[in-house]
Amino acid sequence: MEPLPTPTPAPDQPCCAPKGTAALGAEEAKRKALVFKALADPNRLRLLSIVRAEPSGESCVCDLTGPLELGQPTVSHHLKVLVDAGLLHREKRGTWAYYSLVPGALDDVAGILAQL
Amino acid sequence: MEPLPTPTPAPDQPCCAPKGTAALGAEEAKRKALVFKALADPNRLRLLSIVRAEPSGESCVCDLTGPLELGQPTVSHHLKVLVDAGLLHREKRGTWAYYSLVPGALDDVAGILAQL
DNA sequence: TCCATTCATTGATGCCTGTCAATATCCGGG
DNA sequence: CCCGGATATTGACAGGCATCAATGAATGGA
Repeated sequence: MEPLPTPTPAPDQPCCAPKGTAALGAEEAKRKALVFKALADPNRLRLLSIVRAEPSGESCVCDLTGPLELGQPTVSHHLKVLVDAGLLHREKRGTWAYYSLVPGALDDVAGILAQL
Repeated sequence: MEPLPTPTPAPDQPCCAPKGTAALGAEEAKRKALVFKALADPNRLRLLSIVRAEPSGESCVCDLTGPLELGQPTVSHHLKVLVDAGLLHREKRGTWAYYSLVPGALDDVAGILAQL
């Protein structure tokens, strides 16, 4: 499913910025735009914010449907988008699914902006 | 037109994060999502990148249609989105329109991510 | 004054996306 | 083994968006 531009330094990957500070190529731009697409929704920003504000660092779906005033399927959909973008981590414990921020993921996005 | 969450410390503005590190409110999230919407397109990322890579710090539309392989109206549309988002500055000199990065705008976006 | 060039705007079209209702899946308890 | 609760998935629908062709507006030169 190619969830994200994996930060693993793949050996034979000719991906990423070819030259030092040249303009973005079409493929590279397409990949980087995916993360911003995930962030380009108010409810998804709120989801990230709520998870971040949680002292335990994680939230289950049942704690997220309330503040957002959205249906449970919609919240699950948004969470899936954030997971696919590499921003959230999903861990299922028993009946509940706990979502937490992927460490450094937001910093990586900031890095994209800085280098562009 | 409210181009952006203006960084000017307006006196009577109850906007922005009300409490220190509380979860994003609906209105605040909606505003912040606008910037990411502007960034959530590969061609707009490339536009920012090209303008940034330019030694003079600015580019005219005629220099941008070529690399993107897009029609001129489409490029103008994307540029307008970036200007409305507060990321690009437009200055018309003679027949040409020169676009340049708004200083600190990308840093502000990174700040949104850091605080969320 | 007229024309060519540069850019913006409008209208149309097809695709993508956010949302919900309904349903399916998974798990723990009795 | 069946039931109830928590999530995920599917299908459908409306609205938004990226793109283009055609047109309009503004500027500078002949």
